[in-house]
Parts: sequence; structure tokens; C-alpha cells
Amino acid sequence: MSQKHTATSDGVYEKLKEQILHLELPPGAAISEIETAEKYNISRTPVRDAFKRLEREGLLEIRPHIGTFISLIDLNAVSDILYIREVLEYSVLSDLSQIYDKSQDLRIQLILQQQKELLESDMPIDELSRAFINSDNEFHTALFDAAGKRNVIKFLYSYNSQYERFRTFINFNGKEDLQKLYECHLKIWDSIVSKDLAALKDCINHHLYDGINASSDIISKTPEYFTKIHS
Amino acid sequence: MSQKHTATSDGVYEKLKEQILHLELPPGAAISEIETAEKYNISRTPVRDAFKRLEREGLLEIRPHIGTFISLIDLNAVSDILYIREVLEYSVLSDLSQIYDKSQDLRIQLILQQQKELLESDMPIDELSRAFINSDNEFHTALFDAAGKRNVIKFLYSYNSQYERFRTFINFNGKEDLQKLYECHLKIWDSIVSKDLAALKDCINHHLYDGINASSDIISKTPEYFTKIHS
DNA sequence: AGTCAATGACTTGCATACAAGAAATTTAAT
DNA sequence: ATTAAATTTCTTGTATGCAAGTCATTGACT
Repeated sequence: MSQKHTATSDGVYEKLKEQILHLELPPGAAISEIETAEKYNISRTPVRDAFKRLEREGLLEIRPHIGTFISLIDLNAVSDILYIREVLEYSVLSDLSQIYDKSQDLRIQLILQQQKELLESDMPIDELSRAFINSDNEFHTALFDAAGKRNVIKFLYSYNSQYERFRTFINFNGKEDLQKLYECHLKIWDSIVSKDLAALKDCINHHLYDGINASSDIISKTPEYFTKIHS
Repeated sequence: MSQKHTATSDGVYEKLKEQILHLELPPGAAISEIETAEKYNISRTPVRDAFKRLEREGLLEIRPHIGTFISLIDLNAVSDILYIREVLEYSVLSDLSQIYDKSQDLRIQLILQQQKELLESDMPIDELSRAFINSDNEFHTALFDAAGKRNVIKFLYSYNSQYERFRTFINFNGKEDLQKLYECHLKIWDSIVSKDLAALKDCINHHLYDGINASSDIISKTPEYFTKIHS
């Protein structure tokens, strides 16, 4: 499965995506095909492919004959994704609580233990954030997997680039948020095992929405990263 | 808003997509860049752009240095989409039943009336199918719209090409299926207006899954259109 | 100085030539 | 006849040149 085939195009796609999600390429910044091609010593063609792909994911905005720009963070889109995630996650996890058997406990416990250790470590905050977010994604993937709904979360991940970027933005804030996330994970798993659906619903709603509420002050510090809200 | 900008690429994309969804380009068939470019009197570049886009939607399979093929209908993917749709649709529509006010009734009634007239008309079956499916999509869009969740259904539609193709496949079967669909629509709207959530859930599940159950015999007539199921 | 048209420096869209890989076909040797 | 290597012919991937659109700058004219 080494799939050498479109190494150049895929490579620049992944590098760009990582830089955009980590905000190293900040929202609103201009980025040109030629410039990028020269940077990676390739031609415009694979760069164009990567650009188009990133545009479809909502991470780039290509304005023909004008330029290409890192898209602003669209809080409405983030809110939509959160709604979709909340609904699907509750449905899948309440299914899981019905069919749950002890054999899957190990994998979850392992991830939770890993997160605990992360929080106790003394990494620099931005490195910790990335590692914790990765582990968070692993946690949710493991849950969907256990429920036999692997494709559902793959589908969600294919659509939540905007949300990912938003998360890396707010998690730069502090370690307390990550601590809260971890505690939520414990509660979620508890309510699945104990089949407490009301508690589960409560957890999921808070888990996802907490960030967006607590962050309005952070957002106002770099308003140029965000699209205007006209709800 | 005339947006002339990428007319060539977008044009061939839409033409190809329509042909694929209508099964005029049958699953498994080979389709090459050069051949397509010559057919539309354009160069390979915009064709390639369209191909990549269709590949992302799961409608094409590009095998580098070998060829490009119309993807087979993946029943597992269809099933996944149906699950996602069912969960989201129930959530959105039960929200709608809470906030529903009479002012939105007109638009829905108009669409339902239109569907009734379609069924009473004497169009050829394949033309009727297309028209009815379009109207079906309008119906669901109007519902999501009324619930203030326009983006959620846009998101769903961006991901359900496989399902669309499957539907055009099974609806070639007969007019009775369309009649059933119409009756389901009536029931769905009734249960929203009367706030009968249990009936609503029942309708949605049946509405979406009915097709896939009733069609196993049709599928076996052209098994080469479908991927092998190894569940 | 102010106004407006021409120009030049960018951008991305499109066309085309070539490179590289895969598979069928041919050709030569046994 | 069989087998295997060479070749031919497909395919898509990549590089590059040109076309066309947008915007800022420049410069002539009033």
C-alpha cells in the first residue's frame, strides 16, 4: 500500500494543509501558485491540484486572476459543523451504550491514560495542544469504531477542517481548557458504560460548545482572522 | 453574479456529473482525459480538474498511468449516507415541529401539489423519475430551510452523490415507488404540523430505507454496477 | 493640481509537450 | 507451440508557455 503515485501533489497538499490548520499560514494571507511551486521546487500543476483541493475543503479562497488567500475562519460554518457533530455523535454513542461490551474498554482506557500523562507533562503549550488534539481525535474515532460506525466519523473528519483550525486557535489559550476536555472524556465514557443517556447528551453538548462560548474574548483580539457575523 | 470565471472546467464537471448520476455513463466504464477533452473541444487541463473533483465525490476512480473509471455503486457508502441523513433529518425536523408557524405552510403545500400533478401526468417513466427526484430534493430543502438549517442540508447534498445515483437506478423500476414517496411526504409534513415525533421518526426511517430493501432483486439484474459486499 | 487613459506587473485559467508507469502486443529464442 | 523479453501503445503526472483578467502605477492632457 505504499501508493507512490501522486507523491508531489499529495505532498504539497498535506504540507499546506498542516500549515493552514496550525495557523502558520494565517487566515487572510495571500499565497500564490508560483511562489509555492518555487518553494517546493516543483511546477505549478501539482500546486494547482493541491489548491483546488484545499478550496473544496474551505481552507483556501481562489479568486481567478486576482489571487489565492487563506480563507477566514467562518464561525457560522464552525457552528454548523458542531451541530452536525453533536447530533451524530449522540446518536452513535447512545447506540454504542446499548451494544457495548467490556472487550473495547482497553483501547479507550489506553487513550484516556495517554491524555492524563500529556496533561501532567511539561511540554510547551502549543506542542501540548497539538498532541492533545490528536489524542482527542483518536478518542472519538475509537468510540465511533467501537459502535461500528467508522465511516460516519471519517465523513465528519472530511468536513471539519474549519473546526480543526478554530480549535488550534482557541487552545493556544491555556492548559485549563485541555483539562476540561479530558474531564469531559471521562464523563462521556462513564455515561456510555453506565448507559446514562441523559448524562451523555449533556456531556456531548458541553464538550463541543464550551470552546466557542469561552472564546469570544480571544476572538476579539485577532478579529481579522474571522468572517463578519451577520446572523 | 454571472461568474464567468472557470466556465470551461465547471461546465465539463457538471455535464459529466449529470451523465454519471443518470447512469448514462455506467458504473465501471472507462473514461479518458483525452477522449473527454476532444469530445468537448477543450484541453486536458480543465478535464483533469473536473476528474479530480468527481473523484473526491466518489464518482470516479482515477488509477494513475492505468485509466479512469466510473466508480461502482458502493452500497455500504449508500447505507452510511442513509444513516447520517436519517439521524440529522429527524433531529432537524423535530426541531422544526417545535418552532413551526403557519407562514411556511404555503411553500411546502406548493411542492406537494406539484408532486401530485407529476404523478397524475403521463410523462415517460425516466423523465418522471428525474422530475420527481428533483421535487423530492426541493421538499427536503424547504423543510431544512424552514427549520433554519439550510447549511446542514447543503452539507448533506455535497456528500450524497452515491445515493443520488442509487436512487436514479432503483426508480427506473416503476411508478409505484414514486407514489409511495409522495405519500411519505404527506405523512412527514402531517407529523410535523401535529408535532407527532414518534410518527415522524417512523416516516423518516421508512422513507429513506424502503428503497434499499425493495431493490435487492433489481440489483441482481446488473450486479456489475455494484461493489461486492463483504460486511 | 486633477482627471483619465495607457501601461505594466501581477494573478489564475487553459493549452500543450514531455516524462513515467502499466499493460497488451509483438517478436525472437528455445 | 511455448515462453520470455522487447516494444508499442495506451494511460495519467508534471512542466511550461501563453491567454486573459485585475489592479496599481504611470504619464499625458486639461
